Amino acid sequence: MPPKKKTKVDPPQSSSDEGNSDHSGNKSANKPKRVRKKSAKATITENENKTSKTLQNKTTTEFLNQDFNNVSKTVDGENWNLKIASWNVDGLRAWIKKGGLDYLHHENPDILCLQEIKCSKSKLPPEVEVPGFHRYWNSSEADGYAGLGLYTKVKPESISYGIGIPDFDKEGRLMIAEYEKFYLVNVYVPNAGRKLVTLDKRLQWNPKFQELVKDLDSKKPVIICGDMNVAHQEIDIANPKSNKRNAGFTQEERDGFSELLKSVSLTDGFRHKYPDVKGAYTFWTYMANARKKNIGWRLDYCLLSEKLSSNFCDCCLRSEVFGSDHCPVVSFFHM
Amino acid sequence: MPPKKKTKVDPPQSSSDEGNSDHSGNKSANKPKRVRKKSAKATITENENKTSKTLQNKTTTEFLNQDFNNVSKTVDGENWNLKIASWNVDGLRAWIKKGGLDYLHHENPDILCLQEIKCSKSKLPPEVEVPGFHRYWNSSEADGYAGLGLYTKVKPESISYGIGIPDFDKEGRLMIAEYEKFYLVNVYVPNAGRKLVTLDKRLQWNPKFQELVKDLDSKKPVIICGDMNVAHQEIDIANPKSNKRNAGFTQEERDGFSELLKSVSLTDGFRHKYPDVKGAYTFWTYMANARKKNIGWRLDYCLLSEKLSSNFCDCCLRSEVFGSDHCPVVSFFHM
DNA sequence: CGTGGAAGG
DNA sequence: CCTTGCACG
Repeated sequence: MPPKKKTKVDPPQSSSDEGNSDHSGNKSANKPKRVRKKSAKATITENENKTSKTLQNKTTTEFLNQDFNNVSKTVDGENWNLKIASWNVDGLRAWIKKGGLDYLHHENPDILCLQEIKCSKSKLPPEVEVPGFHRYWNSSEADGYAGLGLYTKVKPESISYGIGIPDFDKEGRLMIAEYEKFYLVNVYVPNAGRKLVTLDKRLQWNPKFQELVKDLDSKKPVIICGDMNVAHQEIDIANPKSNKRNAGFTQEERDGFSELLKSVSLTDGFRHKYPDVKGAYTFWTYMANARKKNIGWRLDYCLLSEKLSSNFCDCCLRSEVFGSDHCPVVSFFHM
Repeated sequence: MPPKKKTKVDPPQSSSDEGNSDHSGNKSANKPKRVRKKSAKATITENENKTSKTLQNKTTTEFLNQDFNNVSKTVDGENWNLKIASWNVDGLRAWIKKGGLDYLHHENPDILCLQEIKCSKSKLPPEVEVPGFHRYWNSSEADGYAGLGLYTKVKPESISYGIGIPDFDKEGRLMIAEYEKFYLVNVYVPNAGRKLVTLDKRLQWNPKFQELVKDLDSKKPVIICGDMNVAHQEIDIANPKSNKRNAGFTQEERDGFSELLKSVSLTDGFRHKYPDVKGAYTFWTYMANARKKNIGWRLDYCLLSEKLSSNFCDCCLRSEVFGSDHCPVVSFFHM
């Protein structure tokens, strides 16, 4: 460095950077808009050609420490012989990397309904192929948004897609698999959005969906699995008071759900079996360590035609299965 | 599962998914647009609450296996006493996570010029503060794009920002630090873009830059450090033939560089010292393992006024320092 | 907080 | 291939 005789070497200021306020160009420097909180949680492993990033939320499931079996029976004492699982995976590709398909193997359901795969058909990774299961997809037109998947051991008699409203159907929000004794509806109900910006659209879903289910139910009993994007009652959400004007717990959405159950005579499998159980949720925001603190919402359901009441055995929320901000919901039937 | 007496359980097809071609909505399913190749390179460490993602490119530097010292002298036999480093970091925040600041400590230059910090001032992480250095920033108005940083042990007599063309100056492409005996120009020359879409803009830079440097040079000698975004001669690029119509090696860009050196009487420090050394690059695309194969470009330079020829000792390309798709360029002077 | 895609390189 | 902001949840 050129030894500057006149100017003493100033110690740099310890807390602020020296700036370019005159014509630097960055006008917004003083009013931070949305500071990323992701920042510096990375650790570097010396001498290894990789970066390992510590995620804040738990992503791995201890499959061996939990029991995926079930000894439930119907009211008439019949053992279950049909297991249907449902999971909003919040991005199928990330979910696979976090071991999501291991869940399929450990749970070993007859049917697995997936929601929010966020993956167009052409981008499905090869691992989605699982021997022993037929696979069906209803991807969104918009890449990386919404979308459904279905794994099934028995090939359905038929599959159909969509609810009959183009705006919804191009998003991959509904598929119907017809089996011998029932219709299975795999559904991902639209979200009302931050600040309820899409509440109108959300509420357009309800009558059409109700009509569709009613129509199906007039032909064969119906089992609906999926993310209904609403916590039905106060018991279904950790903070009912503060969420009354938030997406997923507005009166309009809750009423729509009640109306659906009533008008088609559907049963909420989990709540039917466990009418008073509190703290039973299927979704926790990734933020603020909500899952660890069980600040959750019950948004994912198995609903069944009343005609299937005598076939219903149990419905479990797999809150110890990780890999998404939702957990799987598993239902047991004797058919 | 309902035992279906009539329908035999079909084995699922082994290679293709069963589809929704009728009214599924995903019209582009058969013509993949841009398939992510990142896909399934993740490894899951059981029982650890994190995901470790193996990056394809090397990101960690073995600082202890290399010598950041230098025994070069001026032509007159004087030892160097000023070290200036320059590095296009391709995203300051990612670079920091990859240990970029460790380089500052190991190299310990008097001045470090950074280019492409891709970070507005308000989003600079706290770690950028390094005791013993003054810091200056020239961030782009557009968040996450271009931008410069400067670390300096001695506080400059003055700092100025921009070249005098608003379109460039709002992008954080030039800063000038005035020291007692020279001007230091930290620069990130605009890229001509894929398919040369911004070649016109790129070429507008040259005359203005030349004029500015010439003007500075008339007052004090100049040292220019940064990413000139051009490989000057065939020796400065691994594949000259196939890149003649690609950004960074068009005749127009190369001629502009020649013209700059000639009109201001500047010396390309590295090439001056090593006129015949081949395979000496400062940039390798992340794609196709280019760096491992040394398929690179020399885009980063230290240029000096001819008046400083007797002060110049050496210029080194730190090709074994990782953390960006560019490597640092270090120059040694006796002042 | 985390997923996926877009622009830019 | 990799970084950044962005939309969405």
